[in-house]
Amino acid sequence: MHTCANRAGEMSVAGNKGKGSRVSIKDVARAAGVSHSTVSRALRNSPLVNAETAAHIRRIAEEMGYIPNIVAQSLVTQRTYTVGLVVTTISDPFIDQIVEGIEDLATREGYSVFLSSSHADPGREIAVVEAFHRRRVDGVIVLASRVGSMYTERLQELGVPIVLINNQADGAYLYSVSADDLSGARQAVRHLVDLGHTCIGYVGCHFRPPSNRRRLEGYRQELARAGLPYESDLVVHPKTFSDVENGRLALDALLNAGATAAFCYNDRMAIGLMAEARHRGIRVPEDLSIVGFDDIEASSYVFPSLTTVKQPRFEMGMRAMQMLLDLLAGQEVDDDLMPCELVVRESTAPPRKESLWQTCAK
Amino acid sequence: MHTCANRAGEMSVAGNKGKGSRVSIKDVARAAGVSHSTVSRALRNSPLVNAETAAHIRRIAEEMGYIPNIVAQSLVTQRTYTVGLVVTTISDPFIDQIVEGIEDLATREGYSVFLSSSHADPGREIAVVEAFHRRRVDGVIVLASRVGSMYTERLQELGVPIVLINNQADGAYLYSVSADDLSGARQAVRHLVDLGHTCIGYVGCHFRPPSNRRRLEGYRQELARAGLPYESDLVVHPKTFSDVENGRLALDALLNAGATAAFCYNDRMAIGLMAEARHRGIRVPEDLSIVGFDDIEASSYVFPSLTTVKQPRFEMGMRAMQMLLDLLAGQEVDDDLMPCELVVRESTAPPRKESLWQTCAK
DNA sequence: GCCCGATTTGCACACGTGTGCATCACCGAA
DNA sequence: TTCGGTGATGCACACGTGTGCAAATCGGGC
Repeated sequence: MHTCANRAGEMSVAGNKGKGSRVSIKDVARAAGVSHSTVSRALRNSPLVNAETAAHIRRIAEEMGYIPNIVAQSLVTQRTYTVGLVVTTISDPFIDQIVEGIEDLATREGYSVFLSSSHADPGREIAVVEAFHRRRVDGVIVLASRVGSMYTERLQELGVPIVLINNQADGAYLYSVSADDLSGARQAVRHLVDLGHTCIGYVGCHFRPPSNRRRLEGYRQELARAGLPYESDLVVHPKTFSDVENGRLALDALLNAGATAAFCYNDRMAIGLMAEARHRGIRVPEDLSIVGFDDIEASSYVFPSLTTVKQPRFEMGMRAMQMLLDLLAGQEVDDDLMPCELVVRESTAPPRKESLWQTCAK
Repeated sequence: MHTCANRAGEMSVAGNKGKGSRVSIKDVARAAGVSHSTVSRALRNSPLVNAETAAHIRRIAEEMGYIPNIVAQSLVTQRTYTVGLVVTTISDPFIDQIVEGIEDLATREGYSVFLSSSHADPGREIAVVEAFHRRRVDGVIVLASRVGSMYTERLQELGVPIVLINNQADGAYLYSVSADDLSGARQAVRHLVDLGHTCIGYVGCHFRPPSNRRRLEGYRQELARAGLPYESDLVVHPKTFSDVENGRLALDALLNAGATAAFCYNDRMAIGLMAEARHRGIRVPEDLSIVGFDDIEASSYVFPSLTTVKQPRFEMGMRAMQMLLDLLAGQEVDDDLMPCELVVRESTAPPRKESLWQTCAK
């Protein structure tokens, strides 16, 4: 059957419409009356070939609609110019811009990216790593919220550089770029403190331990700085798999603890919390101020619009890709911590007067 | 330099940790004391090799951590088992589930997907097609809202099957799966009619002509069915590049035309319209009912939650991929029209009493 | 004992490209 | 004229895998 394709290739000197121009370097060589080596060199701008010969060859190649076959190139150069990108799920409003940043730089540098989702399922994680291995990707970027130790171990067996986003981990081939959770959390809480809140809750995420720990730590540090006590019942970690749902579930605990404000692990939780508050007739921000994290698109058009901590997601994606490129070029790289920035919108306000008289429930 | 890699390959019989198991079929052959052909056949479960020999070879391959090199396989089989996926932008809440559906089926069938975004920029579109061509993808799925004629022409030159999502077009290699815009729009408008609205606006999208035309047609048909007149000033097409912004901009025209309800081209427009209405003190749904299209995640947690037309996005993605698989298997396929379903939430209600006395502004 | 068929294996080539090395032509200098 | 040098080109092999065909082996029937 592919003998046919061959024929098509030979005929394509006449016309290369229809069948996807199966013109090879040899066809060009024949047409130009030179060897395929010379064509190869001419197309790669090698100084070894005569300038006009090269120009001539390039013109012929152009006319014949020659398009290099990266597959064949990869076989000899041992480089596929592809990177594998693993995400937990594509349906996460948080990742869009990161992926965009990665893809943008990758494309510009002649790389293509394989997108796969793991769904935090060990079986699929293994399958993804296998696929990347079989395809001989040059590097891998992991944008999964959860990275089990077995997983990283398997990843390292690939023998290619790996960049983790928002997921520090140890390992010879593991590098990372992450948002500065600590500083971001501190900015969020400080904002609430500055507004006059003294009873501030934290709605954490049970399934992203590393970053959750750092954001919680930022919350503690800022409370301490303000001279406010750390009350453990103001900190809740709902354990559903849905962020929005977890936000909803957190409301009761917060109210019982007397919170007038809450800092949430991410925007979707904040939005869930906000929805539940409205449902119960609790006004945001009058009765409860809410701050999120991430600055996903929806946070700007929910009502009230959400005060949140913006992660430079596009830049983080680009940075991760750049790190991979550097590693592939044999350079040394350092892990990267990207700055976050508070975005003040409508979901935060000073506590109501009466709450000045009241301390936390306890 | 890659001679080094070779060495590593030969040493890896001892231990394949660290360097990504550069074990080739030849290494396995040597270890098993057979020719590489036999190994190749054994691994592909060819009936041509002796059963126990095959078992033995497979065990050795397993032990040595052999992982087939798809790149090399592709070169001879003329199949890369990759598909190219073009989207306009990844940062579109509409596409997430579609991509997920595509990726899900693709992975299950041993395919990997290259993700690229065109940003509706001709230059990048060309670059994407080029990249797919160089990589010799087996097929392409286009999830771009805008598909220029020049673009499709270039795509067809790839000589591989192409499946368009939500974008019918003519061409030998062009197939499509799309949501049933007409029926969806009719359901939306009928819902408003059933609630008692007689002055219903349409907020269209200037940049997606084909689907916009169909949704507008659905709107017209349903008005006609209800015996309501088609008033051209109830139909607006803002021309910003932001959907949300376009929704905002539409409000004035709708109010001037006396609309008590509006059907929007998509959810983001609906959300923009809703935000602007709130900003102006116009209550939704009491003063203005709003219906969107798509059922993006945010539509369920904005306030009020959005009544909308749900597209079976995950299924559409899977269907598109399945179509590609069928085409690659040489089967004939028919274009597919997926049913949409109305999801009633809080953004729609009967018009207020007084509007019963009032007809459209005109 | 010989031959034929069936089963199993290996040889050799192909896929499309890159590159070390030898070859060749040409030119200037001795 | 001869020689060495330089620039341009082609030959041949490599990358890792699949496969047609020939060869080898084995078993059984005459």
